[in-house]
Amino acid sequence: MVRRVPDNPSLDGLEAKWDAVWEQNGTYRFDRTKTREEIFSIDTPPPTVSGSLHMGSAFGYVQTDSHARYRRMSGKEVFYPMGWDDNGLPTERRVQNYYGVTCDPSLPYDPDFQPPAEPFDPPKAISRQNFIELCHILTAEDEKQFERTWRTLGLSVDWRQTYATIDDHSRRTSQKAFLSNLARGEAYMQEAPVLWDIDFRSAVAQAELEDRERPGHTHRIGFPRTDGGEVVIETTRPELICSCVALVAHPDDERYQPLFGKTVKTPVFGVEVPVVAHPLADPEKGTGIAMVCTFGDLTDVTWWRELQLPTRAVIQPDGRFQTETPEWLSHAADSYQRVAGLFSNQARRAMVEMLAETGALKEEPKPITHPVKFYEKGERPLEIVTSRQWYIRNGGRDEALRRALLERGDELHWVPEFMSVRYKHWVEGLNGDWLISRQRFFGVPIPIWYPIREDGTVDYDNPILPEEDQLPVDPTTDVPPGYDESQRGQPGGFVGDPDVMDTWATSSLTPQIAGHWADDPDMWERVFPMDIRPQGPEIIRTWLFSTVVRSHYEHGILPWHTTTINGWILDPDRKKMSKSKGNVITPQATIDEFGADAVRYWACHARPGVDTALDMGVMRIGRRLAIKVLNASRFVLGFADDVPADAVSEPVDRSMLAGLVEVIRAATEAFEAYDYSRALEVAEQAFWEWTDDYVELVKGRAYGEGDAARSAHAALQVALGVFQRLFAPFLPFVTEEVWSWWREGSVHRQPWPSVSELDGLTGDPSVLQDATRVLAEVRRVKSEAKASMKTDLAELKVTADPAALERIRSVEADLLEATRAPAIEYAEGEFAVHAVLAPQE
RNA sequence: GGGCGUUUAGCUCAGUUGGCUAGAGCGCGUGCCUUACAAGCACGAGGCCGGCGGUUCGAGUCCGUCAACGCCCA
Repeated sequence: MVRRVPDNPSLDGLEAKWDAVWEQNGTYRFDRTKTREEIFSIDTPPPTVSGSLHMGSAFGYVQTDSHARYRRMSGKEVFYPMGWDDNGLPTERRVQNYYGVTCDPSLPYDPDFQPPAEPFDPPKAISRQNFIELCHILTAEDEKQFERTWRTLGLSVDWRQTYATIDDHSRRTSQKAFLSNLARGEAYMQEAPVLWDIDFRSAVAQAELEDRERPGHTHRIGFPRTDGGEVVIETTRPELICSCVALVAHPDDERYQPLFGKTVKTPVFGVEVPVVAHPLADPEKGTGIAMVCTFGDLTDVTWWRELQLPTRAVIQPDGRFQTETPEWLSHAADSYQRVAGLFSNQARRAMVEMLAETGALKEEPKPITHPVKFYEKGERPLEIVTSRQWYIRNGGRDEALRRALLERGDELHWVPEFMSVRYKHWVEGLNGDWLISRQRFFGVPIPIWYPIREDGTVDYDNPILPEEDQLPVDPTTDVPPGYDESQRGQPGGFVGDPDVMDTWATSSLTPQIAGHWADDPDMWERVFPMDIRPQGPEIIRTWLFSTVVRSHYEHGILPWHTTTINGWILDPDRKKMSKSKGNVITPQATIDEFGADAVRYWACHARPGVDTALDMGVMRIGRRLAIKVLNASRFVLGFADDVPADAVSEPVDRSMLAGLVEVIRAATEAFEAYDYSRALEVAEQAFWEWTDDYVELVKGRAYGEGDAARSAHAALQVALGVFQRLFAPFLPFVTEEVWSWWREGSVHRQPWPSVSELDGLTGDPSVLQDATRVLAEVRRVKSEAKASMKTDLAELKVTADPAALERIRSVEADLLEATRAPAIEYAEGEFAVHAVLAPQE
């Protein structure tokens, strides 16, 4: 083809130019006719689209993209879909703030409702259906923005293969998998105490918990014994005395052994409760004896369950103490009414007053700091509320299953290896099944209805299931098979489950969603199990683990062969980036400043799995590398049109290509081990040496004519073609640009450089190394004399062993030209170069 | 309290199974308009490889221990 080399090559505008071409040519489109063996499939994390991307997101995705591009060039058909995680609480919150609305499920749907231009102030209550519509509108906008950024970054995604975790296909897949779990008994419903966020009014799973240090007080409180005397307990939650069902001490604790089987009365309320023994009671803690309440913490739940204690809960889902006096306190209604309707912290103050009045408070409360459980997105401490919830078994209550899932973790290939311990520790530490129901609005509905008995009560034991071809369903608006809408909520009719699933209950199915498990068995067979799952370290316990669980159940195998875990991104001061600190830097701003290739260079410069600081210096280096690729390409392609590779005849040219063989070998080996950063480093170092030493050495000859010049031209072209492809996974824009100057088709669909393509073109690698040593010495002499590099030499003498002298002789003409020496004098001996500058005029 | 990771030049980081005087880039210094590139090129200075102890002929690399920083868990 005719070469088109611009006079002033530039990086500006390459992102937009090539993104459009790639889109038009379908460069990254997935060919689904390929077989499983020919395909490399990637289970990409769907980023949360509520809000804006930050550099941490770009970091991991670019690293993955370099893998994708390498595999594509290595001859694999790459299945590289992209999803958006838009269901769940983050979106709800964003919609509430963005439009100034709140969701009230009791309101009727308003078909004429329009999203406001300005947020409502004060917030307007809208129906669940209207709220969900707003969620869809806003996430669609966010998703467009995200796709734009990913395209600008050059992710080689097939943009026809996108999905959103709330779309019809994802909901169908998620509901189908849930029903499948239900049919096999892996999903179940249970009425049980759960951790509960009183602001979100929703149950919270173990994976969403976090401990926060909070100030509190310990209170010493006397419980009168029914046979006389008093027992003193210590508690941080005296307000729960009204819910006290027992006192508990360790079975071996001699102080309390005489009390076991006897009873005490709760202070203020005078409710008689037993003193019981349980090994979880810590003799070292407080007075060694504790009150059991329903429910103050998870240990209470354990005691309640294992000791079969009664339930006397007063905290409502809104966090307030119930207003009517519970029946077990009917004799002390006046006292209870002093805490009725209050939140825990208010009730605590009221209760302490009452305890002080009755003398049950044995000493002044002592201030302490202690860990308190919070929902990770919540603002007030979690309460424990009994409610009906759906669970998926995850080994937290079943040793055999736990072991099976631990074995899955061992089976998985982890990159880097040390990340596997995070999985192991999480699975070992599970203390209950996976709670998947959430009392929220924007999520995948639990696809279940319940019959209503003739007496108006709900029959939870005989759920009504949808037909598979009915999916996806919303039980609050859709009607179950065999019923009609008029029967909703009526005796003899039905009621829909109002809950939605945890976002992970859908995100755990990304292989099934992207691979079309639910509706396209042919596609599914070609991509599953997937080759890699790239992701961040912070979601091993959630996303990675739950995906393993679902695949273990549904398919009996791992969902992928390998997982690559990227490092954590820190701001330039090595602090965690967060919106609250105001130190978030967006990818778009960085791309605008340095160019996408430079940002990609930075991301791929970081070692796999290693925490990395945002470093503009590294981006500048990446930009310089990209510019160097432009200029070197311009130089090489400035010579004669294509010269056949077999024109390479000069020993130094063959020597250079021999060195390149080792570069290809090392880069390929690194990529095969998922070490993109090593592959980049190897190529980068070789490239700079190539331009600084080899190119400078042969430049003079290349400007000439004849066979020697043709040898240089051929060698330069072969090497340039190799370097352009070696850099393609990292610098997709500039490599595509320079490839287009002299080659047809996309560089990203070219074969990855192979050692065999240089067969017959290589020579002794030492020739170039020896010549470079001579050249370096001459440069040093000129530099030390503060002379220009084009200063003539009066004399150049090289001392070396006979074999090296022979090699240097073979490149003598190039050396004379590059050093500007009149002649080279050779002598045998220890390697040395003696150069004398010509007198300056 | 437990686990994982990190600690090498002023800064950001390489250093693969233990093996010659420990490397790169940035920054710094001295020079060079050299016809691909001054957004460049050449040359140079700069390091008890976090501390201590051990294994070894030999340790940045392996073992133990301590410390600092980061992350995760309780």
